[in-house]
Amino acid sequence: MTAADRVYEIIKQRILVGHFPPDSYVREAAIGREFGLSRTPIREALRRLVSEGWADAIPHQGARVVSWTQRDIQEVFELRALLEPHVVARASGRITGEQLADLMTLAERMEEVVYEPDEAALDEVATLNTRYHRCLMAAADSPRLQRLLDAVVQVPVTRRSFHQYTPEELQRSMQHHREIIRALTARDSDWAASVMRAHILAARTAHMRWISADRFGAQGKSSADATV
Amino acid sequence: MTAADRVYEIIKQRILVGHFPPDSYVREAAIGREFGLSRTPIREALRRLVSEGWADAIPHQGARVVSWTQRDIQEVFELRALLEPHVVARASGRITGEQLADLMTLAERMEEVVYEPDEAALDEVATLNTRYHRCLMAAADSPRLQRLLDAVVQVPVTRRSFHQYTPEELQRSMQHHREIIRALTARDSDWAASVMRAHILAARTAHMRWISADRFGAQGKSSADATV
DNA sequence: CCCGGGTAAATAGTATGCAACTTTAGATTT
DNA sequence: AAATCTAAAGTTGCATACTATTTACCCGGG
Repeated sequence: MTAADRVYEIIKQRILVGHFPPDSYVREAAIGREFGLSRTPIREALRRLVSEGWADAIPHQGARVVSWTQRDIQEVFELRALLEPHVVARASGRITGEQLADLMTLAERMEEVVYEPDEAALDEVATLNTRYHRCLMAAADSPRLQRLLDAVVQVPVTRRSFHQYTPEELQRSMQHHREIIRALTARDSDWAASVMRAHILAARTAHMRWISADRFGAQGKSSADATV
Repeated sequence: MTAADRVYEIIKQRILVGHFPPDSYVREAAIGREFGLSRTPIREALRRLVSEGWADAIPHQGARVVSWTQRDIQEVFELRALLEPHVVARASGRITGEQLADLMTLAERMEEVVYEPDEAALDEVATLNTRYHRCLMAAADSPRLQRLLDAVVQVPVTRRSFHQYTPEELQRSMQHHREIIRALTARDSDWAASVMRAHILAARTAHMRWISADRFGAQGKSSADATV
């Protein structure tokens, strides 16, 4: 693994975590000094982040971290609602018994920790949930589809979702996971796809409620382009 | 526009045209000598091409042009059949009268040249067709959806398609263009999406026939991973 | 006090040189 | 003769240095 690859991962994490806030610039020289590297590998990492949509490259000015508007998140959920049902539909004809068992394990572990009230538990649910979805992608066995979803989802959204779920929504989400496994076991692509679509649209509802209620209602900022 | 941007365009064109054949390596130093540039901007262009799926980066070895298998093309049509109907469905609620007029102009010009027997005419149809689809994308007004489709379609497929159409298929394709415009005028998203899906699936059929019949039938090469 | 121009500082874009890695060809050993 | 080790050539990965562009600040004029 090259230095540029490592720097890529680090900067990506920092953008995710908020260390590099939206609309801020990531300076090549500063990162280079920090890690004892020259600008060259940092530059390479930044260009990669730009091409994957984490930042915008402004000529002779640098890489500016993208700011997510409410509209962007609408788009993400809309595209996930389109793509992820397709994932499980493909998976229904290809998934192996082993993969089904893995999914079941993940679903059970999520249910074990989901009702613990602390935030760390919810973070673990988020991690398990990501693994669940990636397992489905693996079963779908379509590299391009994987690339597209990776390009779309970008996790800053997913990560926060669970923290806003009501207990009812959490329970429903866990139900969905089990139901999808059932549908896949039955090799019923329509069933699986329909549940997945419901799963995504439910997540969208929770997320939209979070945005409109908690964050921008009282700030007088136009919610149409409020950053999240 | 920087030197790296120009080099990016040039190498992309060369890959498209076949000047850099699949599985061959694009050497940084060679391109640099040719254009009187150092390896740095060439390197940047190559990494961009890699991240957009035109080549694979093999560490310490270079950028290898991707080879398209029949399975890859299946995937592309499958994803287009999913995404492009969504494009027109979105467009149906947003498209302006001006955009509808542009689409009609493009459809008419395609019909004018489509029956001329020479190959150059078919190339112009392909160009117009690309503009037609891009106009729909603009009307759909979803930057992320645009990014996804750009990542998927990559034109080497589309370009060759028309050359394999039978007269009947060409006529049907032109019909589709008109019917989509009609559906959009009527603001009927389901109608528009259905026609578009048919449009893509028809293209897939023609393309699959081309691959299985013309190119790999008599060569004893496994058609499952034959490069195109 | 505000506005425009010019200069300096900061930053990205590119060139060059060196280091590390991979591959290949040849020599050596079994 | 086959396999393995070795060395050399070629290529990428990274560091350093230079250039070009942009930006910010200061200064003078309105």
